[in-house]
Amino acid sequence: MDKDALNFDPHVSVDCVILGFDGDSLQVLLSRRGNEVPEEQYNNLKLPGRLLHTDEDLDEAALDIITSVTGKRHPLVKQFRAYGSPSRTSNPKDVLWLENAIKQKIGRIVTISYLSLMRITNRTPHRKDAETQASYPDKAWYPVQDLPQLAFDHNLIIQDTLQELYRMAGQQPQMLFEMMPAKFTAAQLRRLHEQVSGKKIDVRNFAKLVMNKPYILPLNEWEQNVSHRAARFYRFKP
Amino acid sequence: MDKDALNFDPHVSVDCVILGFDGDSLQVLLSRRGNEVPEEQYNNLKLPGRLLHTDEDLDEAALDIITSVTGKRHPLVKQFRAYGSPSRTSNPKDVLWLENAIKQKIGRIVTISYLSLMRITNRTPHRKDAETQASYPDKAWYPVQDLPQLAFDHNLIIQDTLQELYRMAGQQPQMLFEMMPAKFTAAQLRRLHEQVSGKKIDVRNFAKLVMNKPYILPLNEWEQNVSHRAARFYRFKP
DNA sequence: GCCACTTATTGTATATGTTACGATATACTC
DNA sequence: GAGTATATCGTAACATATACAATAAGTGGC
Repeated sequence: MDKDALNFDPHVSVDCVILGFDGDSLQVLLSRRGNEVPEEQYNNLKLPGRLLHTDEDLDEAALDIITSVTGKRHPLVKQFRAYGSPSRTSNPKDVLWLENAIKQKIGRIVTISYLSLMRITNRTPHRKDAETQASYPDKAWYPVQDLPQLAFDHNLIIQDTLQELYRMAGQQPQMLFEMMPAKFTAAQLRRLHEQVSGKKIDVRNFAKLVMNKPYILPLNEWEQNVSHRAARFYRFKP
Repeated sequence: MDKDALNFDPHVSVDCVILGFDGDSLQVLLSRRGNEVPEEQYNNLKLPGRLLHTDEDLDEAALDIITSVTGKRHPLVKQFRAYGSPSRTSNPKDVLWLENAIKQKIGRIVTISYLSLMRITNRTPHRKDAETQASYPDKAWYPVQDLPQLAFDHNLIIQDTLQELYRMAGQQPQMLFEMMPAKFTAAQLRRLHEQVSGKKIDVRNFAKLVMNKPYILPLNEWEQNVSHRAARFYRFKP
């Protein structure tokens, strides 16, 4: 180990890709950067995250970030991968924000990204709130298929994470229930599977292969006030 | 972001789990720690790795480490995961070595671990060399099933990596050829699959499912000087 | 009441992949 | 050439994945 290497300590941060499902499409929770400089001067949306604290494990940091942003106490988190390209903090807009926010010359940040799946509830912020109201000015859900340019390499991180989600869901489909409401219809769950896999799923095969798994319980409740045959509700039994 | 967090910069290192296959069992390439203090005073085997250099991407560092340890020019590498527990560098033996090797108080090291698959050749070091000769005193292959206690949390990292290998090989069995010799028999390849999956594989099903894939070419060569029917050699066609 | 329209729900046949299992071939040893 | 050890090949049962169509239940218009 040479001396050059030893004297070099990059910053280490943890960023969280928090995914939710609104019944129609996958959403990712993004936060706005602070208001130290006019918003026009930089891309003002980013993944929730922060630098690592002293004596804090990586998983701890991810849990803390997610809990503080969403309020959820024991979220499902999974470390995904590290991003450490020297150029990832070189965008002038990002440099400007970093210097304003951190009041310090930032050379380089190695970030550890985490994946978390989350149910979108009334308590979690909505995009409309972020755009039109003052209630949740700092964070909101955005559809993953139609994202603006984000800070740093956060667009790339989200894309990579979606691939990872696809891979994981193929092995453990049950994890997708983290994103589902407590009561859901077969069509909603199928739509989520389609969103994650990116493929159309046959309705009948889905009923056979998924809906009659032992961990999916049909309820004696049906949709109401719909202009067609009401769909049955189901719930997940762990 | 609070001030406490900003003033804290852990060291960042890259560690590589380099796996090979000797025809019988999986092997991992380990390096000996330097001789600054008597060997008895600390666990003297560790994964090859070092602190991150300035302006060096994580992948670059992994490639450089692997090339410098094995001589292989363009190794297959895959980032696996980051380890950042504050306690991972707290073992007194490890602290002793760090302070001797780095001449600096080490608070904490976040490490990014990489997986690499490699063919074991005559040019790469062997365990016997490491134990009995002076030719390769600093590195050698060790069977993954029978490892001594390693530095830091490197035992844990290797275990996690083996699970990852199992997962990846299930999706892309072709990657296992990175570990195979240029010419191999069906039994050798089967043995590797068994080692990775941890399960017995039926000989006949293996011949059907694997050996007649389009990327496995039978050669007109057979084993020699064996006390039983000679096995055919095959080679991998990318 | 009847029809048009929308979405929900269910079954069957076929193809494909996986597992289980036995027989024969080849080379060496004694 | 009998015994032994490994290599190589095939087939039936079983499980899984895919393709595909008809019926049920609700709404709204006439």
